[in-house]
Amino acid sequence: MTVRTRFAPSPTGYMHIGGMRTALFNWLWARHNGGQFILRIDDTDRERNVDEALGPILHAFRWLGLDWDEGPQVGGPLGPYFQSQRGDLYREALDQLLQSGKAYRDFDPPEVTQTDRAAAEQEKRPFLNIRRALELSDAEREQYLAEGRPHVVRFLIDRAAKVSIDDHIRGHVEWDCGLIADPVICRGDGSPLYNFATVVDDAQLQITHVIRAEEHLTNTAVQALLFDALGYSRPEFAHIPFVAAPGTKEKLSKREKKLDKYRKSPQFKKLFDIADEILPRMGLSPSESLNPVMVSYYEAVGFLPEAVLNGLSRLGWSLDDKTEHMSLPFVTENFTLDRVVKGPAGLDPDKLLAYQEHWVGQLSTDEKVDRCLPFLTKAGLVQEPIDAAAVRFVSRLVDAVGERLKLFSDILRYDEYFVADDALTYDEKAFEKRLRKPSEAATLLGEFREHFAAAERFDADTLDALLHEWVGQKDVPMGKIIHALRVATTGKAVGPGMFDCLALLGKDRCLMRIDRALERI
RNA sequence: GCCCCCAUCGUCUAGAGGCCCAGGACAUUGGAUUCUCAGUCCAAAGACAGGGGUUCAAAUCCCCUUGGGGGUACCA
Repeated sequence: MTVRTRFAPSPTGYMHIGGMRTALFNWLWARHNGGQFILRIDDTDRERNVDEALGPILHAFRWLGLDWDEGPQVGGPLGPYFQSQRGDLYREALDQLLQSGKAYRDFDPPEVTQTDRAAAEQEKRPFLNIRRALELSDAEREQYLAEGRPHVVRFLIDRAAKVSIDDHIRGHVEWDCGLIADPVICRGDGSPLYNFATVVDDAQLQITHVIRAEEHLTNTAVQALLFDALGYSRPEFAHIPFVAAPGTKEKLSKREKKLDKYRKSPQFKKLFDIADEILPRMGLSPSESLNPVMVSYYEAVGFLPEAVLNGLSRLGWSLDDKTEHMSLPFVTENFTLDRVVKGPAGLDPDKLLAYQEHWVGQLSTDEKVDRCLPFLTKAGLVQEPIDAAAVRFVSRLVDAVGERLKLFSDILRYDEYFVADDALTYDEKAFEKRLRKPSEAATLLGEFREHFAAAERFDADTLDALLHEWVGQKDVPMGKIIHALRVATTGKAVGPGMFDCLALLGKDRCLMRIDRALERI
């Protein structure tokens, strides 16, 4: 039997990182077994513009390289793949249940059910429906129906029974049906409820493995019963732990109140700060609309799909006691459900950043340049169309920056190489410390400038030799001149190797910058 | 209230009765390298929630307690 898994997002306009992890595990299981992965859209809420709200979700899948065999944009033999277009399927299943007496029309208005519920609560016993509709005579029922009395359809639970599943991750889980209220499967307006629709869909789409977050575990009792009642064979279940907020065991949430909390949490703050710093420079609004709960954040800020995938894979799953860095093909090859962890896994920004460092390190200069360029153009540091000289320059910069480049947006930290020489801004503290305060700084820098101006070649090695030679002659400690030189030419106290920086700028720009700094002292 | 799930270093995890006075990774701290920063290398510190059993032997099995989480909707 071919393994078929699915992920069923509602078109909310963004892809949740926790949802992405669930989707990934489904994809992984399907691919590991040479099966199919299906995308089904839960768009029962018709208020929204589905196309618009689905875009970012599909984009997130594409960005990470997770393809789907059936679903939106690719179709498939068992479609449609939008719940809003599957009404006939639900109606058919509903009729079947009604006809066989496994479901019933409940004419009690919501207030009555609510009162019943409150009474049960009051008496500290589990709520069970009173099933007044079952007492109705056929004639009464006909009459209610004829007069169009509003009603819902409830699934009739056999209170004497027990249900159990053998979950791939949780093991054997059993429920006493005597404690389960009859769930509404069809609303007053005729639309199906999740628990019902998902069963019909999973059966019709021939899903073999339902892999979803553990918050659905309780729902599974009703769903398993529904599969049985409809005569479908049950899929296998795997309830994976949910992704928790950094440093907590709580489900990662997108709710605004929570986001404010995350923003202040020591572990999560780092990611929010990156967004606040980077996004405005590229003309994007900061963390309000783009935050680390959403997959698009990671793309926007310059993460590598490989890093996010690696991080997501290790969130609730591990291969063994030491393998940390894993590519998608490698994880696919080795992914099994029995190695999924049971407890909730907190998203760890530091670890994600560490994965990013690893995967960026695997890239060639050209590949890094390709990824950095969009950031530079969006920030207006490189003009479009990008010419060959610009590419060459960025390439040299990327080489000089080396392992300092972690996120691709980090390239924006080196804007001093792109601004005009007379527009360079200085780190004032560094300027003070390295140029103004040391009494000999101006003199030394001035003298070195002349030596420098005479240089015939201007590559890093030559400059290195030049400075060392000069320092030796003058008997000046290296530290006296090199920091002054750095602040004068780059405006900053830190950066790549000094000689790489100088070579990158070239002689003319260096001289201009030194002169400007000298005047400014 | 009731039902269900979960519980190893700060974090992600290894561990399916002896290989564990618990291993790895990230983070942290110290040292080395260096013109700064980043990096790299070396080192340190750091956990089986508690209590009972079972067993020659328990992080691992059972029970209880505690803690956390989820569900209990005409949400998904």
